[in-house]
Amino acid sequence: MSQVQRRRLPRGQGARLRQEIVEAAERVIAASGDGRGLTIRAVATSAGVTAPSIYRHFKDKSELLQAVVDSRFTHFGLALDSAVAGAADPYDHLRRRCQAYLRYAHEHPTWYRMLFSDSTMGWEPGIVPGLPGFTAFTAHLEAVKACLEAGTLEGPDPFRVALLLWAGLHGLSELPVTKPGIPWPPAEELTDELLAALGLHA
Amino acid sequence: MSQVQRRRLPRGQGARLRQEIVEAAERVIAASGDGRGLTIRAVATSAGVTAPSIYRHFKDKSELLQAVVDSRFTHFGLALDSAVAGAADPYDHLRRRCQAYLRYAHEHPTWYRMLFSDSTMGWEPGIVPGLPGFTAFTAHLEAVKACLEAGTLEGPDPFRVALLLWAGLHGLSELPVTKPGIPWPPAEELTDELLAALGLHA
DNA sequence: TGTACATCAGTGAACGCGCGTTCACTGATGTAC
DNA sequence: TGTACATCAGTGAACGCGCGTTCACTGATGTAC
Repeated sequence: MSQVQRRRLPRGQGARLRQEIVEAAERVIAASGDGRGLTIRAVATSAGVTAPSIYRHFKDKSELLQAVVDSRFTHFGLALDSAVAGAADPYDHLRRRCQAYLRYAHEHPTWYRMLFSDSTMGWEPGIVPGLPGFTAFTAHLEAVKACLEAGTLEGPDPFRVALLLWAGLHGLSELPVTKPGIPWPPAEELTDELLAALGLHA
Repeated sequence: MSQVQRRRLPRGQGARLRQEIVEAAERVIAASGDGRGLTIRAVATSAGVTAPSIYRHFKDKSELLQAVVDSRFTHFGLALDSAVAGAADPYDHLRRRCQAYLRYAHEHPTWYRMLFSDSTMGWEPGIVPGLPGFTAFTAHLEAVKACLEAGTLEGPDPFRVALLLWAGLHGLSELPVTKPGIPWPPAEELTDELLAALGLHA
């Protein structure tokens, strides 16, 4: 009765296992090649625990999936940001970002599809700052803006140019995978041609 | 013993039910919003038969799914071809095809995703003539070629321009769906800007 | 024309499976006193 | 320092479900003679 209810110190194990479960979920998805291949039981096996213990850390399967998407979006943003280190000028900066975008899609097709091609993963209507995906888009837009301003002061709307460039990058990321019967030229070359066509150059 | 084994005339019922099963499968997929939502039992219910009778017409579930994809690819090709009737010139022809492409993606997002974004539906390596998807790509390439030739005799490689245009159309078809948080301008306007940027004009 | 029978599309019941999730529990951890 | 006990991460068993697929069957159709 007289005992004061006190919060106990976190033991650390909980957070650690949560992270291990997310990593196990990433392995399961990577092995199945599709976000739909995620099963609680497979995650539990891969993490070396039993299925019910997942529920100590995630309300249900969709919450676990969301944690994986968040993790992968952060990973994607870091890949692009780290690619621009040492860029010579705004054009070089933008170009490196685009090449890194394609490289990510090529090296991680499953994650790319989950982040950009699965409508159940879409950002909520109304731009939500703070999401990794929003940050990445903002950086993309700024890179386009800087490149256009370095060229001409008057010119096309950077927002629209950024969207067209993004659309092209998305197609170049996905279509060679889904339509391998087409003899696609190297994506790097097509990216340079796309940048030039959109008036983005040094 | 003396009886001659003779092929019986088809009764017609078989082919009719096969078609009804494909249409039921299309309804099931449309209702679930994803090709993975296809189940034999749901198809059977929607077609008004029992599940085992599906197997009289399709070896297994994947064969049924392939039949749906073939049907939808034909549908897609027809939508684009019928859009160019009455085009004034090569540019108008190409522009109508592009607008029809986006319209199809917008009106039938589930089919669009199955045809262009699902790697399990990809054309086999090595271009395979005769597939509806191949026909549609050839028509697209020819439309780009005609448009470039009408402009200048010397110029960029039509094949590469066609791929860049396709990539852009794919992005404009899919990203507004998966990323509705971005205030996308009308796809028609962006398409015209893309065509102009790629040097495709009247 | 009549009848026996081969054909064959569709049925009803069942199979084994993997799934998400729930439940009562166990046993180690760490705290109150 | 010792001990009773609250906490809590993880377990083992089980649930109900929908799935793809198989099987022996039924009963209408249409042909051979």
